[in-house]
Amino acid sequence: MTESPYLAIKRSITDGIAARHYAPGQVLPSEHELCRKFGVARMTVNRAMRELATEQLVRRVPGVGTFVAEPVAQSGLVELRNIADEIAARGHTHTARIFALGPHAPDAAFGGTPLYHSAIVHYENGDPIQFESRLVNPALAPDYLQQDFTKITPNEYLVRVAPLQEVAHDVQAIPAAPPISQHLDLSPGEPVLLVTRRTWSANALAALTHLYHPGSKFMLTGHFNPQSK
Amino acid sequence: MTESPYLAIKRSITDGIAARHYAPGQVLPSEHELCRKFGVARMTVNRAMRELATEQLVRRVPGVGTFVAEPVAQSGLVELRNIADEIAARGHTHTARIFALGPHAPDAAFGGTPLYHSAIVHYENGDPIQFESRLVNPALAPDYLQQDFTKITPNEYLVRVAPLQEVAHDVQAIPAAPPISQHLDLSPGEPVLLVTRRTWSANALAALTHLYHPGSKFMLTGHFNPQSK
DNA sequence: GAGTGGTCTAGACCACTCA
DNA sequence: GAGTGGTCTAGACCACTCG
Repeated sequence: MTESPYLAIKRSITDGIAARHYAPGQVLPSEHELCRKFGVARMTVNRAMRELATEQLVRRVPGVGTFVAEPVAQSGLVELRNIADEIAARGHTHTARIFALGPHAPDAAFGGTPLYHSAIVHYENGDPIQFESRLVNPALAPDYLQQDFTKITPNEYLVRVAPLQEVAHDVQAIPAAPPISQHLDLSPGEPVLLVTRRTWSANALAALTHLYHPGSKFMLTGHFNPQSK
Repeated sequence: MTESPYLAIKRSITDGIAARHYAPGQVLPSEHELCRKFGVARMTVNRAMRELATEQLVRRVPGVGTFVAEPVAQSGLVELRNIADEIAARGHTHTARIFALGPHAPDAAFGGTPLYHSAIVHYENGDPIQFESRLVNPALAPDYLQQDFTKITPNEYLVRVAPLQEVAHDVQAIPAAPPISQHLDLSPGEPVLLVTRRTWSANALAALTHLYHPGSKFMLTGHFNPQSK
């Protein structure tokens, strides 16, 4: 089964952006060019590009052209925050230790395909601040297992290779239990802030992530400025 | 200047939903019917309905039809949701008990003026689900102490009298301690999800709110779908 | 088989920008 | 004036559901 043309066009653009073949601000091929390149009607190209625009991956200017969007800083708890950047912003030192990185059995949430899994503890000035356990869709990040996640966080890597389409969060307070209590240097039962995050890219579930934080040392912050609606 | 056809179609549907002319779950006119009604091509109707689907206002089932979406309880870290509405959306019963309502000593965060204070426990089907302690700026809500907060939540009242300008959140996991453990029916030390919320209105801090939730029974969820408007 | 939505075509007219 | 995106048309074929 082959992808429908408008999806193929979207993918070709998102792949080009992810691969830095198209840089932020750069002009993309016009609709007319894409028609020729893919051998389709302009309405088909138009739909693909219009959807990319509503997903804020590109910016369209009538009479001028279509451009790769500058990466936007979304506010607050919705933002996909990079733990390493956050720690650096506080003037502290980030280190990471990898506890697992390899294939993983299929999970129903991903539709039963084999997965990748990583388990990493992040430290701020040597103190454990986050234990992240992540299931990743290999189709969207085939080289996931080859990365050095002490140098680039999984989050940073995934944002780069799989442009973000949609995010959902759950936040809970749960009691610490092994092995998480050990990884975070907590006594069993101490409060842990658990953020469960699902991210979608290219119309598929890209990653299912569990982020565990010591309740005493970690705080999620969010800021919201109502402009739309 | 007149609205473009596909926008007119969208508006006619959204108006119908807002006016309860179309109820949740109800089937909407088919694309073919809408073509006749508006005198346009099906592609035009299709675009309108497809956009409503991505906005989650309608749900489309191939081969069956298009239906008004059930109201989604995608409560937000970003949205200011009303706890009573959230509980109602789950089909449960909300009740509230007031533990304090009166003047409060000045707080540095508000610039040293006298304040109002309220402390309320919210119950879902009789189970305590949130303890809210709120400091309010009297300048922005002078009649705060005269409200019956078993009938209208402080949040709802404040949104009404002081249009929201800006919101900031902190989220933490902390151990329960008296009196909060008692209000939430928890053992001391059990995890509590604490949301600290600051809201601004008319360029002034309007309220400083602490929302405590039993970690085991409460979950914050957030959903982010990059699309404008 | 009749009806639905999903997708596509090969044109078209428009308002706009830029050189 | 040449090029861009925004929108629309009047058809079409498909996979699907339901009675």
